[in-house]
Amino acid sequence: MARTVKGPDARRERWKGHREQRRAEFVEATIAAVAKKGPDVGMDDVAAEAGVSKPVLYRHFTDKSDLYLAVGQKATELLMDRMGPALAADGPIRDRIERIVDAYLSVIEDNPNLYRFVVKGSFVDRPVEKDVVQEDKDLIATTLARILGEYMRAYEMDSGGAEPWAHALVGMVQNAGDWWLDRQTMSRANLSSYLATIIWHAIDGLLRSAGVQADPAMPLTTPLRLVD
Amino acid sequence: MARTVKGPDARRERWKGHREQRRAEFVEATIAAVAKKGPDVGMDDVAAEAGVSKPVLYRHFTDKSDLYLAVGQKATELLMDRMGPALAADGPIRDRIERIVDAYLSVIEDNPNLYRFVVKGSFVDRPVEKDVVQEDKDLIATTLARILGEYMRAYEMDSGGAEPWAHALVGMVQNAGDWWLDRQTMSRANLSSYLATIIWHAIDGLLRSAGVQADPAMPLTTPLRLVD
DNA sequence: AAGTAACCGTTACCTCAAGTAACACTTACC
DNA sequence: GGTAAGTGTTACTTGAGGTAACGGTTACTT
Repeated sequence: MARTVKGPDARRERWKGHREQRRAEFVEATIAAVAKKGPDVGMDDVAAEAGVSKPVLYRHFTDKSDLYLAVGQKATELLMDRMGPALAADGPIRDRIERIVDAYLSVIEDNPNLYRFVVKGSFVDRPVEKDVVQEDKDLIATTLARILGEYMRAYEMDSGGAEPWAHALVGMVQNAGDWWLDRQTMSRANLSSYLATIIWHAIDGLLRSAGVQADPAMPLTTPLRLVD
Repeated sequence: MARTVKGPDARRERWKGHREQRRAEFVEATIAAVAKKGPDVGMDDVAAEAGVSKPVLYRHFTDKSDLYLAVGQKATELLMDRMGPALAADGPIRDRIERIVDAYLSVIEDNPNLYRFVVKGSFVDRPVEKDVVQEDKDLIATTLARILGEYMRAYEMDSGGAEPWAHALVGMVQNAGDWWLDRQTMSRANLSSYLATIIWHAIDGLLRSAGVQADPAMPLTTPLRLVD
């Protein structure tokens, strides 16, 4: 018997953490470069910003769209870190709505350049196969649909329309957010409250038309998680 | 006095109409090429589709983004041709809402490829200075803000929030439309009615909270035009 | 101690699509 | 007949994404 069981060469494992850290580093460099030189930076710019030459970049990212995707995932992280708790939080429905909306607005307020960069997506030339923005929206919409469905069922209504509802809500908040981000003519708190009011009224109206008298302070017992 | 007043050389005027027609022709070719080869066609493809070589294309469009813009304007035209009447139409508010929503949905239903091409905007590499989609959305939102403002004033309410409202509505309908366009799980009429119900309830709720008893059948007298 | 698998990094190149130069032909106004 | 607009072509330049080929460093393996 020649050798013991072929354990994986430790040299292969040694860098596992390092590689990830390096990728994160380049993602940060991209964000910084975008902040400096606008959204149409090139790979050379990013490499320069990271203090490195292009081929190094390509050791860590297969191509431009891979880098874009990584930036998108970073942004998703920032978003979900705040949206998650807001979506999962229990409590009176009217408060939940406002908290969710405000969580979203706070993220784009704190990272306007990153937000625009990711959403515009003009960094990648060819259409990218994995649409980060769409995925995020879908994830949030799915979660919302569950909340809405549960709420409707709590009042013994048909919850069938929860899905279009959820997508409508997502688009509504996003577009209002875009508008607000460009010309900041009102405070974030004001807009959150305003949007929450609209949303609550729409829900309330649906319930009324189903013959239910809703209570904006009614708490829902089941907390919801963001992902299955 | 050597000669009469220097009339413009007729040779310069002779082509005026022709040039426009030619541009339109290339716009159509672009749309056709996109339908055939997907959204990431090149200028060569477009030229080939038009049965012509690249430099000819560049005699009519300064660059790729100019062509994209022209396609966008064509799409705007299609959109406004249906949205305009719907926005301008007089009548009970609930019906107006549904008609506006349905007008929008009918356009994207009839031209899904064109719609996606223009909205995605991956045809242009560098970010284009004039954002057709944003302009359309702003135009519609502005018009909506006027309708809402007028409606609110009719009930003697403060019409200050009409603008965020309008942008929220635009985003709502667009995103719900996108969702519907991808997985067509319900009829257009159903979705229109559904969205209109949501919107109406939201408006109604606002009015209620202002102590007004609204009537969904109340007509507004002033018809509104799309542009100033 | 020697070998090697992973990384570090560079300069110089390839490729492909956008956009241009240069050239030749056609039409109809002057 | 001259000329200002258009018709069109092939062959080129340019710029950014992406790669080849080279050499150095670290630390695990034998």
